[in-house]
Amino acid sequence: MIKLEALRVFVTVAEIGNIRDAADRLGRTPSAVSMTLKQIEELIGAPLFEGDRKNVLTALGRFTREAARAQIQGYDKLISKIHAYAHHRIGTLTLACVPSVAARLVPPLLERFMAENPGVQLELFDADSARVAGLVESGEADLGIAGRPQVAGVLHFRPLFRDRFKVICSARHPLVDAERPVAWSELSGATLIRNGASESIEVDAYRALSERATLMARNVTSLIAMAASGLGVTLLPALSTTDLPASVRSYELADDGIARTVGLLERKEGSQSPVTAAFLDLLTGQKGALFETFQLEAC
Amino acid sequence: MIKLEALRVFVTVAEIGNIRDAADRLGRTPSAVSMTLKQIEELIGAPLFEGDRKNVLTALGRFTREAARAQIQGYDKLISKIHAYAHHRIGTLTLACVPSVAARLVPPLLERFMAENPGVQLELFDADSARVAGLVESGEADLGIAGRPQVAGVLHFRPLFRDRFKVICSARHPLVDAERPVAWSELSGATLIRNGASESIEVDAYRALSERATLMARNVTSLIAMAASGLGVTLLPALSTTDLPASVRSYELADDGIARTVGLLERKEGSQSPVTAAFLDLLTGQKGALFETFQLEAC
DNA sequence: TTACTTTTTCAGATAATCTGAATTAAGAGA
DNA sequence: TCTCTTAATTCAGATTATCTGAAAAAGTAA
Repeated sequence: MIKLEALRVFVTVAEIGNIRDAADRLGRTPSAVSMTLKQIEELIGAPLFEGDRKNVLTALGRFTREAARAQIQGYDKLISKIHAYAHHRIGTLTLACVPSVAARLVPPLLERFMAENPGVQLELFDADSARVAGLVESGEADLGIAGRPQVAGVLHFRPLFRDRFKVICSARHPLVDAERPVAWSELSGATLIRNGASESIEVDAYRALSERATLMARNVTSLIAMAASGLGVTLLPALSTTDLPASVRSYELADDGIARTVGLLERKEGSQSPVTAAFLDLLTGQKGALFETFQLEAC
Repeated sequence: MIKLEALRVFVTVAEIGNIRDAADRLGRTPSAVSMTLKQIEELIGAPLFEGDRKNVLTALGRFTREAARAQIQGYDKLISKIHAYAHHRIGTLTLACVPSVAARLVPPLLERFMAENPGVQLELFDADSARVAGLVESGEADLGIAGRPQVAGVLHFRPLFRDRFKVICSARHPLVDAERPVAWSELSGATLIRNGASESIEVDAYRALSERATLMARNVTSLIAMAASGLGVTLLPALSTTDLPASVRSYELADDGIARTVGLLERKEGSQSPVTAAFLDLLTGQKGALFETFQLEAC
């Protein structure tokens, strides 16, 4: 079987037109090159060159040169592509995150990640925790950042930080006069607007409010709009409450056990792609700085 | 540099899922295969397989398998294409011939040639001797079969046979009563229709006729139609006069020096393609039989 | 755990490829 | 035609890459 390396030698000689210079270029002696050419011709069973000097190709030689040149180029491209993939210079990364993470935590990471890994195709999904888990489980996303899933399934959850809930209310709401932080007792008379995140709170005082609640919003923007218009108060993780409009206020809860745990969601089997691994590396490295910026408790 | 053969080993293992069977298929021992895989992973700098057993690929492994598989297929195809070309199972052959040769001599050759060389693309040009020479010289045709060119140029002419001229006239022409073969003297009173082939005749008796002639045709069909309608007589090489319509008669010339020499036209430099060489081989082999069929004098 | 299978490792064997010197061949100029 | 020069080939030995076979290690299944 003719080897690719032999064809590489042939193409070089065919292009340069003599063995001596081609041998130079290849870093071989002319005798080695000569023997390689002889071997190819023997394997093919027909001459590639016209006459003894290697400056005129036969028709077969011309055909072989063109075909082999293309093949060699393709091969070299493949090898560098494999290297690029292995060292996450190419590839795709699909992230699925809960909106607050997608909006606050991810952008500063992505900026740096894209600078360090140009050529990586990025896709960012925005969904509630349950859907994030689904996206990662189905393989649609390589990585998820969301609350702890109810059912573990084939997923692996790695806690990142605790995100304490805050009370959101209209700037005209009676709570505005309250001492901070807010105790459950101060909320007992309030109307709650339920939301996806707060529903995971498993405290009696919250349950009582939730049972009386008649409004629910899944989208943070509409939730805040409702609170702003005085329809009630709502509980949101701190990360979702940065950059609030002036029409609403946010207060800490006195009960510091009220928080959601946000973490990484990965498939257990089947490894991460190099790009995913690179993103995780970056995340781990930046964790401290990020958590400080957003005042989150690592865990 | 990762070798193609190493990738071949990897793809086999990746597809079969274990080293032992892959080694079997490759005709190697498991240890050789194991070492090759290790070498590739070292060269890439990242693992291709998940865990110790070789049945789960990493993302890099899957990427590499797919890319390498395509490359290997392409390479194998290339090698067999080179072999096919070398042994003239593929390629193109462009022939340029004078019409009589194209119509009589070539068809029986082509029939056999195409049967022996399936996959060869054939092209047949039909032109007068001067144009045939031009086509071969410019490289548009690989091979020409025509009369001896006036100017040799870079072309090489190899005589094949002598084709004697015959006299063509209407079935109602006075010559019909003449003794055969026809002497120049019998034609002295006739009107000549000139044609491309006969113009190469360099005999005084012909010159005299030619000077008085007012009609000329380049196309054999129209030439014969003119002769049939009694417009005059014409001189055509024997090979052009097989299968004449009933409306005309053909007679040999008494002067047996009157003939065109038909031969092969090749470019001197730059060798024939394998297909061209194969056609020449066939032609040389069949020459005897062909010349007998058409009663031609070899030379 | 034990029995079994698969993979890896290692040293030596084998095969492929390379080098350097000698030889042969080709082309240029007298 | 005969040299001179340069290029290419050949050959033997050296070098390197790759392979094998045995032993060790690492999994798997009962």
